[in-house]
Amino acid sequence: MQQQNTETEIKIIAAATEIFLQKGKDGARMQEIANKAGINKALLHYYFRSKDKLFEKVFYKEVRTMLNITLDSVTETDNFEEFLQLFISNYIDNVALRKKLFRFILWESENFMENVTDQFSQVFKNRGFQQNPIILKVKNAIADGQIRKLDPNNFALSLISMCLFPIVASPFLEKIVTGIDVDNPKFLDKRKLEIFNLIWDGIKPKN
Amino acid sequence: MQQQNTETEIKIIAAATEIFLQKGKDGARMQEIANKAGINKALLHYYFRSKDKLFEKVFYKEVRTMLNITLDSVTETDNFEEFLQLFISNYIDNVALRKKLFRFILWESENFMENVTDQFSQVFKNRGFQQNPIILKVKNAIADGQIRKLDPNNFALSLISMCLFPIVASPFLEKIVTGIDVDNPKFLDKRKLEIFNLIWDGIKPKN
DNA sequence: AGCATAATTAACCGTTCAGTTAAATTGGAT
DNA sequence: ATCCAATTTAACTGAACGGTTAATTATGCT
Repeated sequence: MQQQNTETEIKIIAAATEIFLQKGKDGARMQEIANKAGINKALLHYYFRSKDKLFEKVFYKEVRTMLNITLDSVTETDNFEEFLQLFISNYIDNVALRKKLFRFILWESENFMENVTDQFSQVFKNRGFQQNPIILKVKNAIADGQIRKLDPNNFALSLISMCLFPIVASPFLEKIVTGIDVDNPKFLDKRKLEIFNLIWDGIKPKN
Repeated sequence: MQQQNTETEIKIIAAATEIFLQKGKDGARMQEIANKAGINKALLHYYFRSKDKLFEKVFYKEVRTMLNITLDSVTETDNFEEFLQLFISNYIDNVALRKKLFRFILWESENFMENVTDQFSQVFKNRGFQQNPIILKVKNAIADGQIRKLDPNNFALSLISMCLFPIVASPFLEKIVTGIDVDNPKFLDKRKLEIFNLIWDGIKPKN
């Protein structure tokens, strides 16, 4: 009677996701996934023919999750200053809850990029977006005169980089830059403020 | 007669580095490393007892390389505006030549962080640095009144993030944000300019 | 030349892994 | 109750892998 979303299937995907995110495709073991799902290894192959197929399911699902997290962080306001503050705050919170996800995708995406574009258009279609809403906001804010003229793509890159990278690279950065603690809300709050101030005011001293 | 830096040893490390960076520790195969080095698999174990030992050698070497690249990008000028322009330019160029390196460290650092602090202090000691020179520059610039007061650690994080992340994540970002092409010098030049302008001036419209 | 040691290789070993098989169990439809 | 397909399991298989062994060749020292 199994067609989709059996309880077992859900348990398998959950277990596989956890292990793939931690160990990557090559480091993951089918036996370990089966154990974590509380089933026999043969059942994995009954539901998902092979490790490759199971991995692709998980990987593409996580790619959609990642994009959804990003889009979830965009709020509906025409005040760009407010939009910026909220996006930074939401995005940092969302990413901090999903550190492993971004590290995983960054690693595995080198070898599994073919169908990623499809996943993206699927998410965009589901949410009724015609284009990247962040870049749209930036373009509108420029047209409104709310912000100076700049390249929207590069701006979006910078914004995402500043929110995402310190969290994803935290295991490493903690060893160089003191005071990084991405599990501490105080650190995250300060980080949000500093990002916003940097973007909004730059660093030139007030005259 | 072998003690260190035999030609063979160098060939092995070079081959191992290439394969570990591409496939990670779990995805790499000792046989493949041996083939690429043009030697027999048993010779790998003769020089480096195990895959673990070989991997650690490579990993820690790459960690030092990464830090050296970052420090190489710092120039000796007391003009902070100039320092900033040069650092952004140098760092982006250096990272663009080493995309794989940062992706690799980001991935593997989850499981091999114990000795990383040692690698860092070793590099700092070799170069005669007492502290992170980027943060030192920022502190001095604030003291000089060259830039407004801000948190040096967060500033350094933002700076590094904006230079590093778009390049490391480019295989992925190319699928969302149009116009990304990290192998195209024109893209990199524009990116450098946009990062500098964002940091320096912020985004508020001129009044 | 002769000897000790370093370097190199082919063949092999034990283990682990993804994937298979065939049998047992369950549960709904008739 | 019986039948049939869906589900679940233990046991197995063959290949790939990391690592070892033992024998061979190269190198330098006296």
